Amino acid sequence: MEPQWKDLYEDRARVIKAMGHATRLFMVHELEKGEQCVCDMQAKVGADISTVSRHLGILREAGIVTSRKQGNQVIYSLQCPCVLNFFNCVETVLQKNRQHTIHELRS
Amino acid sequence: MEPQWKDLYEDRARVIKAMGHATRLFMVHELEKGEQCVCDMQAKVGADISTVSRHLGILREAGIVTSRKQGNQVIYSLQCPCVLNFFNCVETVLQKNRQHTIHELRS
DNA sequence: TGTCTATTTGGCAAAATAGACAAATAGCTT
DNA sequence: AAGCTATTTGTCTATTTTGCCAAATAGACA
Repeated sequence: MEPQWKDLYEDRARVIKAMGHATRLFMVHELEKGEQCVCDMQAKVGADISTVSRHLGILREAGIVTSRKQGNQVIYSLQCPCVLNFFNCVETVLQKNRQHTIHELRS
Repeated sequence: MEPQWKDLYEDRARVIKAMGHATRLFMVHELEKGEQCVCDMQAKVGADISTVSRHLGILREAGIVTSRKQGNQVIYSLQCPCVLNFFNCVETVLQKNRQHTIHELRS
């Protein structure tokens, strides 16, 4: 793969990799409902607050979400809601996988 | 996050994680043009054949591609072409990131 | 200023991932 | 069977990611 292409695909992979974690996927899905502060997320995710903050930081670093300060809390929101489209395709993949598993068991 | 939800999001993350690598993204993009054997991919990617095979295996394991045998070679093709839709969104994210970088440099 | 709440960051250990080489496997072809 | 090509798998090392605790930072408010 030529260096130019490699760089391009690495940039793209960085964004997708940010989505490639159960907690972060959940966060993105939650943010579809509206902006939320770190403490809201912490309550829903149930991990250490520092862990939650790091996950949100990864999403922000990737450009998927943005944050703004409000008083002493930080509020996150979806910067690129198009990532929600990932879910449709992912569900299609998972459904096909389930069908194949059934067929394998039958055969 | 309740265990049921956690499992769901981990399944989803598994699929997305398979896409979260420059080489594998490149492979998916190449497969848009049509099915290809491992040796074709190897020539394009330029890594060790075992590495290429492993990457394709990860995509297959995730249900994104399928493979079939033809003589002594294995031919891979897209099982769920909907993953190609990821690229549109990812480009949107990257473009927004570039705009922000420019604004930061100006301010 | 001191204190409280919210969030981020440093640092560490465990786990997962990536990539290479060598060896094993599978299917031609002679 | 022997030799050849294509692919996969075992194993190892290096790197990255994850998640927690503790400490640092930022803002609100008495």
